[in-house]
Amino acid sequence: MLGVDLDAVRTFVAAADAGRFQDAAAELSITQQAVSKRVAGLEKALGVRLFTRTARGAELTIDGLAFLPHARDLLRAEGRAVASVRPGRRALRVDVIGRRLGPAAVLRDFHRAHPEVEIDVVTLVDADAAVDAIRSGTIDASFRAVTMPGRRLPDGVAAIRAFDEAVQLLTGPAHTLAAARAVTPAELVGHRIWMPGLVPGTESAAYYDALAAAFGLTIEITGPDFGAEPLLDALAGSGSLATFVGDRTRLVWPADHDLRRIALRDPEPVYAHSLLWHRDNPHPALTVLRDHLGPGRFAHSAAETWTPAWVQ
Amino acid sequence: MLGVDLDAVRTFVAAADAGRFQDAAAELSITQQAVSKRVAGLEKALGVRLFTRTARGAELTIDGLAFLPHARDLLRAEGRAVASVRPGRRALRVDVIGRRLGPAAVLRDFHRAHPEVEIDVVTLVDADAAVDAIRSGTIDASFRAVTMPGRRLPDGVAAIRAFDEAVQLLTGPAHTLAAARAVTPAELVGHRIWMPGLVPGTESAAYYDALAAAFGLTIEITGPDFGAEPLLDALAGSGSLATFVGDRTRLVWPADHDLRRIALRDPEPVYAHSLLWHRDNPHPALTVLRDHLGPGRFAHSAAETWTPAWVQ
DNA sequence: GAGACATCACAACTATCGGTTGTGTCGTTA
DNA sequence: TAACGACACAACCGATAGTTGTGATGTCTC
Repeated sequence: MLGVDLDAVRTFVAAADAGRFQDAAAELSITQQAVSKRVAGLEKALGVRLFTRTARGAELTIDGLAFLPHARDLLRAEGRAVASVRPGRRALRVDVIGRRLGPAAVLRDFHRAHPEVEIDVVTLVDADAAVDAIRSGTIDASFRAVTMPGRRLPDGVAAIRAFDEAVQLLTGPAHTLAAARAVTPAELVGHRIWMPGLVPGTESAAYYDALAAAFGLTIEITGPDFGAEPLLDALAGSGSLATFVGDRTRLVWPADHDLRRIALRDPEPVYAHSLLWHRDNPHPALTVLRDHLGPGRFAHSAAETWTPAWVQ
Repeated sequence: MLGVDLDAVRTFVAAADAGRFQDAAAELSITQQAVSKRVAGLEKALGVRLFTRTARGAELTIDGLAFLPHARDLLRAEGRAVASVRPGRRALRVDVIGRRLGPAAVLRDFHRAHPEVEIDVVTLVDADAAVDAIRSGTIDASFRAVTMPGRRLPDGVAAIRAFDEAVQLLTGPAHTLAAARAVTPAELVGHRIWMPGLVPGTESAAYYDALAAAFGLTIEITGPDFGAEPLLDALAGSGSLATFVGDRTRLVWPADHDLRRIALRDPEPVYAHSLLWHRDNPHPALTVLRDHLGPGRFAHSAAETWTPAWVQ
């Protein structure tokens, strides 16, 4: 056996917690000798001693102490792996557009509100892949902004407007608007808005195109997309560059950057994320998620908001 | 067998990657029949089909597709667990004071610079526990600010000043100093500095006591410490409250908080983190880490800095 | 459409493994 | 010093997981 025996790891953790092989044996419903054998086997496989055997039980060695958290990790990973396919009540497979973006934050909220629901977060390449995965049953739900002109959902795939995310302006400290608490979209006319990550043809591109058209803005998508960090670097050092970012997007930037999030008001542009699922999907947790996001529950409450005309 | 067989998981991943049981068998140096058996056993244990067998090989089912990333996670966790105790060249065990604080950031830098060095990050309760763990060999190194009056390191435990972290002021947007790029410590006289996390008797408490004494400041430590979030909440809403924070500390706050980091200058207070290790520890990676942090390499470069008198 | 060729599955066999029961060794405790 | 409690070792035995040999089934080529 090349690898590690998970039953031995489980036994090791039980023995470490109990402090005595006998108690671990009782807990696992095996004999003390079996525990001894399993631990000895694990020690042999790892090449280190994990316990020092005393007349009062078994104490962890230094290596055992170091191994213990990894052993727990391993068992947790096993639990998640099994849960991901457990027949009947497997984890709910939900696709999000990115783990740092608004939909992921809402999914975390849902997890906090319903910790009993196991969730398997995946990230597919684009909305087409997500819709296809829902149709085929690969995933149970997807957070996507699928409301764009020309898109028609396949039969059986349903969608609700799940939550609206306010769009904010992100600037460096030297930007002319950096000190403002809020600005109107109209005030951005003539400013340089840079969004190098936008891919033409996607929903977000369609959204920001519509936003730009509605208020006479110009959004630059020039230059290769190297991810968030170079963009944030550029913003931090520029007095004229800004970008749009969802208010629930988690950005992390170096401490010396001092970027500013500036709200947009009168009207407040909101980005409508939808929840997609298949009508025939019987997964019980799907109902819980839909109810949590129920229509209107997460609609944005600002007095005056803006969305593209095609969003119902 | 209650749990999952890691060899079966390994075989599953190999088969999924190869697309054919035969190739996976060749890679694992077993027969095709053994692969078939292992996969069948895993499928039986999980209660789901993972592959659809075709004449051209084996394709993942929906469940197999969902299980695959978890299977990889599981194998990665196994690798880390084994590495944590691998005799001779196990992972370097390093204690940091917290995973979001400056030392953890420096450790990430080190990991980027030396990706070949495996690191096992642990977090012990306090500096005494860290020193004890180094003395006994439980851990190989620790980032702590142990330079405080009255502390004497046990024989064999060595320390170098590893890196200096600049102290910044953190305020909400309504604070009277919020618009400043930098302030001097003297300008903070009379302002409310709140640090509910400080524990009397610790190094950081001694440091901030000394800082307050040196510049005539008052630091409040009243109120229970509920962690970072309530503190950040309080800062965001207050026009007079501020706190100190290391410039490499990663803070995450809600998007509507808009907190400001304000540099301190003339002089710039720096917090000296030390690296501790045991002179008898032969771990080769320890030398690499020490060389990376070598004396002076991470000393702060600002013209005028301040540290407590007891720091060499 | 038939045969060659690929795939994976099933069957029989066997060595090893992992559990049990019974016993031994060793340190602690009364 | 004897009783007790801890874990280890030994013998045994059924289950397991590998091997080789063969079968079933689908695909590709002519």
